[in-house]
Amino acid sequence: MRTSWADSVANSAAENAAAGAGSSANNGGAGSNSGTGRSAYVPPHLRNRTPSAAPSATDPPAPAYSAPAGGFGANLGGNNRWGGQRNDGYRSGFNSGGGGGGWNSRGGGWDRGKEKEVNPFGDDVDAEPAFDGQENTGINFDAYEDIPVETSGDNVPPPVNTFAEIDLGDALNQNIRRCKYVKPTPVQRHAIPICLGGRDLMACAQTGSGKTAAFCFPIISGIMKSQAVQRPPRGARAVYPLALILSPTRELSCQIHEEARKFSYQTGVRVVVAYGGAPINQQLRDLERGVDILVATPGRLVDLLERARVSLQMIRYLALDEADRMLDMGFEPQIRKIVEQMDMPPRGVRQTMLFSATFPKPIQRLASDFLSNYIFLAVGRVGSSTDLIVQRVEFVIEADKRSHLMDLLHAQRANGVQGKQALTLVFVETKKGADSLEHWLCMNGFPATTIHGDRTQQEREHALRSFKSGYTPILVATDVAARGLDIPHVAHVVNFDLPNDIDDYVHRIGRTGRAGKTGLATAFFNENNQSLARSLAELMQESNQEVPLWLSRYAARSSYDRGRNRRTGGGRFGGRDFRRDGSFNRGSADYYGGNSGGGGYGASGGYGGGYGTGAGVTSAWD
DNA sequence: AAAAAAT
Repeated sequence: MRTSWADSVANSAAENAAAGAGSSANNGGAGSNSGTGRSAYVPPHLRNRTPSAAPSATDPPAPAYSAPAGGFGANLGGNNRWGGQRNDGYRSGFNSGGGGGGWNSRGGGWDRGKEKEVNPFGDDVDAEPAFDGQENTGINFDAYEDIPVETSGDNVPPPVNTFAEIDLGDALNQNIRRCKYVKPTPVQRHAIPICLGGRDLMACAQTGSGKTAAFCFPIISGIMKSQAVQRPPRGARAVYPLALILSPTRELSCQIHEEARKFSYQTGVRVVVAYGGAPINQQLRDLERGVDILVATPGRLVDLLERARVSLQMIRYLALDEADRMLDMGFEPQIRKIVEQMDMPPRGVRQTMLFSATFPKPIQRLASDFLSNYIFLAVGRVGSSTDLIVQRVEFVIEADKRSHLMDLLHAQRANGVQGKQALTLVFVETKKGADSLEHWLCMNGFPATTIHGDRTQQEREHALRSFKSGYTPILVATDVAARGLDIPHVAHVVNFDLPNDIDDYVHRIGRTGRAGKTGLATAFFNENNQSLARSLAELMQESNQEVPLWLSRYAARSSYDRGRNRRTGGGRFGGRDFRRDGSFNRGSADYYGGNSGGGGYGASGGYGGGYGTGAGVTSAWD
């Protein structure tokens, strides 16, 4: 028992090395991108352009949004000006053909930010090597071609294979090199052209696969290339961001902000983060110094909007990270308020991008309110993430959980990797439970800390830092830490209390096994978790995990495993476009063959092995 | 029932 998982942790370094070597090899076979073949080929120089004439490589493209100076603000209220229905995948409103010369006009002559920009890379090197010569080799660098991709929607732009073939702009390209991104990940390959093409997008993809970059690059690039628009000088002290990125937790917003700042270094694009629990005055000062991209949690943003310190009039890009969470019961009203009831341009005028790993059909339906003629994109194979994660489920009654955890931790301590203790993330159900477990662990000599919503923001951030650094290699967390957080070196996720929703389980275990590394996830199951039995067993089975016989029995018995997980019941994880479901309103009966819509959405049966037996699991991705 | 998110 212990030895096997402990070994798997200990072996992970070696495996990772091997995996890395494997994935960098090029499988020469070109171009057979399953699932995207429907898109007509478009020559590179014609890709991702506005309908205005195709520019040559040296000819700057007409800025997609070259509104005449003052145009954005002056027209507020006059939605008809740019509200014209867009039915060709392009935004009718912003193509003021004659706009002229907006290209990179912000780059050199930009003079607003007078302070020296802090180098987020901590280096001073400006000269960077080219993309490993990739743009010249003519080799297909698609090392992911066996990853199933599903797209639906009209006129899906074809994927790209290298960053070099996308015209993101010099400054951004340089930052991409600094980040050591050699080639786009699968989700980037597909999502970036879609976003650059001005299309709305609903995307399912693993985190840790560059999801943040997939929406940040097009936003930054788009802002760089647009004419510097004049902010309306209007009343008060409102600021007018051009892009808004929302996420469900403060820590995730911070993380996105840090990433986005790296990407926009020396581009002239300014990124600001705003979230609760921190002094608002500093955030107000940050905003006043200028903001193009605002990263925020919903509550604080509503506050800023009500104080009229932020206006959404100029928003061209709206991105929701963890979009299914953002639209679930807890968040939906706030999101609707921000998106529909303030001054944000309507869908079809702004560009909207939704990203998540899991996308239950009912949430897709809700989400479609915010989208216009969108493309649905699912990248990855069922189990692609969890293949790297060894999942174990053990039957542990409540009274035994602590001593059982202690056993795991003892064994793990003996198995420290390279003198450093592997990080263990322990999920519990409640905030009180988190505190008391942390206390108990500390009393028993295990260096633990905790993160949950009852702690101050300072305490939360300190806990996260302490965990990341290895100073406190055990972190007890509620679901606040379940989504999106990228914490390197998490070797083991323990579901001390299982969640009620299989999607939450998927996100939780996805804190390990990231970026090609292996990980271990252990769950304590008992009779309180019967409602999860079925979906858990199915998820494990699809991820090629060993399902204990007793769990299968629970699964078979619990035919009432529908309530909470019902939404997942019909729908083959998040990886299916709900628009394929015949009349759009049947959440279940999503058998692989049974799609009547047909028409524009391509075959539904695709991807062979990937989409096994129906039912059950929403996603094997995170 | 719980967690998250404004003060």
